Amino acid sequence: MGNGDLKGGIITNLGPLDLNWSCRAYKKHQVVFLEGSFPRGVYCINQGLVKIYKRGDEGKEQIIHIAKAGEMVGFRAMFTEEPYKVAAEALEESNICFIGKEDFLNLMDTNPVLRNGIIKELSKELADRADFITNMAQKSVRERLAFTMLILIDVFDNEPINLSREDLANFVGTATETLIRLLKDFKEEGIIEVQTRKIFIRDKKRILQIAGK
Amino acid sequence: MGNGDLKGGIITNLGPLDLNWSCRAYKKHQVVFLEGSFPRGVYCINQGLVKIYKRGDEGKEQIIHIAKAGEMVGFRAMFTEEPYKVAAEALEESNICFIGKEDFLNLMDTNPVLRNGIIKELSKELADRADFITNMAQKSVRERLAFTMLILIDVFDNEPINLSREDLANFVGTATETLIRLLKDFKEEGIIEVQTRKIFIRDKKRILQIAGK
DNA sequence: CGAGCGATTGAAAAGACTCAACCACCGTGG
DNA sequence: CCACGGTGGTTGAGTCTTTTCAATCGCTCG
Repeated sequence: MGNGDLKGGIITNLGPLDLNWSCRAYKKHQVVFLEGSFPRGVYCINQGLVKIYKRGDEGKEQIIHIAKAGEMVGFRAMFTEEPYKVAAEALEESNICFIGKEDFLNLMDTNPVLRNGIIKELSKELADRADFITNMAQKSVRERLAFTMLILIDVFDNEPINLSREDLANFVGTATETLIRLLKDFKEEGIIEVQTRKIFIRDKKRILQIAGK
Repeated sequence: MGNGDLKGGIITNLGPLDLNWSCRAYKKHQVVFLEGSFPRGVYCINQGLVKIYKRGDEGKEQIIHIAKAGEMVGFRAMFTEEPYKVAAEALEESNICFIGKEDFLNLMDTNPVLRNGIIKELSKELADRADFITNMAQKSVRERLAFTMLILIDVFDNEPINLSREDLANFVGTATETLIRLLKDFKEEGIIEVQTRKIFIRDKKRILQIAGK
């Protein structure tokens, strides 16, 4: 659990930030913030993976995004002054830094580079989500699985995909059983290889094809 | 087609903006901007309705949002410096004002109220889209139709909903035929009344129920 | 008044979900 | 070291929703 006093600053996708922060370790499945709670600051992922998700009316999770090292999470609700509409939970051992709301908003006001970076980031995500919505609405589960795998290839940085079947299903937006059946198809088609829960990509070109990219 | 010289300023959801603009009329189905083109500024809807949509791989439209008077559209891509990822088209006779990129970005830099309003707006929309994604992924078409109607009640400001069946289907994310069948169900259940293409809401409480709110 | 497009209906097929059972791996405690 | 229990993963069967395709209807605009 470190603490910085403006020396050097915290490292993010938007460059190093010059402010106070504190870091701590999160265990797998540990909650970063809950849907409905009020934001007290932003979180920057130092190391690890964090799923951002929402619960549907029947309690089923829908994973909206998986954030990796360098990404900041939890700042959107801070701007709206409303409680979190999504939750965040560590998918593996992670190290995450916290920056207080005041500090962050102050820096936003005085640092145009950070500010523009944030605006750009928000805009990019909006475009991504329009894409996501269109996929959800129009594609078959098979196609969505391929699409999701492309995202995960990036998230896991070309390492094997390592998620529970349930998380994977909740990202694709389907039932766990359906997901498993499709994974089997992919396996039989030589697109992936599976070792217990780890998924190795063998034919990315084919995945691109199926995803319709 | 008016032209303003800083007198009074243009009126938006974020308050009046003090800058140069030019307005013009758009006919039904007229394009405001196309997916893939480069943003040259922002559009503010003076009067009318504009659908924001995206085409899926098979060319089917997915409506992401319907913007009404007072809303600004087309500024997200401006921040990312990438081409539009969505398209905008007038759903009815509309009057829309245009503000050049330079002017707008300059004002953003010097006007913290506008800037914070934009950031807040972007954040709100992100939350909305997380909701949208979850609905698409987890709800039945019937539930999604109810959810969509709630949005449209607001868009049409409690006037009857006046959209083509196809647009409605493309907003709900379903086939036109399925949508029509569900409208029939709603009609038989006394939830709505239909006059050619116009839909009158008769039992909003029930719609809320079905949407699961 | 006719053409044409949007709206509607029907029937069949496909896709996905649910439920129930079973399996396999993992860590625990005896 | 092994049996045990539990969780997560997998399979099968049946059902339901939704889509697709084809055909018909009926406004509305020239």
